Amino acid sequence: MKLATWNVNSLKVRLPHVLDWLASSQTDVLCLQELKLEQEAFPEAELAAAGYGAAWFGQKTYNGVAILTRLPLAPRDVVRGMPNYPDPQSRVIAATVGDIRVICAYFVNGEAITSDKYQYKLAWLAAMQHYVAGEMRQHDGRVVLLGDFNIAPADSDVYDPAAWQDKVLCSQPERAAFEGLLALGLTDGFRRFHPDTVAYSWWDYRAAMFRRNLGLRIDHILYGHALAERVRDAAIDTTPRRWERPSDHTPVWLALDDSFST
DNA sequence: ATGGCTGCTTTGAGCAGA
Repeated sequence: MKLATWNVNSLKVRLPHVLDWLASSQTDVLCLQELKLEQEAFPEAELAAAGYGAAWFGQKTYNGVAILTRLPLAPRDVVRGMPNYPDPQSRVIAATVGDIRVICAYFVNGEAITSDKYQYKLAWLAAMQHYVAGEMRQHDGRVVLLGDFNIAPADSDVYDPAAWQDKVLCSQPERAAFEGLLALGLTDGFRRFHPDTVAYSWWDYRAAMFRRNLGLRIDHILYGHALAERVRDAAIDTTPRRWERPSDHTPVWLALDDSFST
């Protein structure tokens, strides 16, 4: 079973890329962020025709998240948003797929550490910590938390650590929040298989940042301790970032043994 | 580099992203 996350920066624009990547990557569960679609505008029929079921949480203009599952897999017990944190922004959707609780999240950006949006980010991160703690208990550690975290966990995840030091996405409180999630019994899937590899999941559209490979690793897949024995591989696939009119993010994936019932 | 680029918006220049 292969799970992946991808911030598509408008599903309306990127649907052809999503369909192409689903076909070429053979992904079973694809979590999307930044749909930028109202709930009613989700391309359910096009995805069904490609063999994927979906649960989604849309919003006009910004945000929006979705969980796509390769049929006959289907999202069950879908929860939109964090029940402990009323939020007008559609940033979180959770569903059970097979025997795994999948939590797809578009973490707050924060803009700058002096911004009110940064305070919103810190409050949102605290709510996420409590929410995931509860999901880990309720699902006995069979949890995958994946999405655009808008946090570069370490300096090795940043193309220019000196320039980014104490900036948003790299600040100590944000990195502490990331460590707090790991402390719940979660592991960074990419780092588990590539402890020393410098790799990025996002590159600014401007200044030829992708061509020069100047990016950040801010999209992550964390898996719960109960899944540790089943995890087989993880990677960042930079292929779609080379396609015409790409998202500024590229997919990150995790492969697990299929050995489950239900 | 106080930028760059892209997508969105009751179509326009401004917001947001990271």
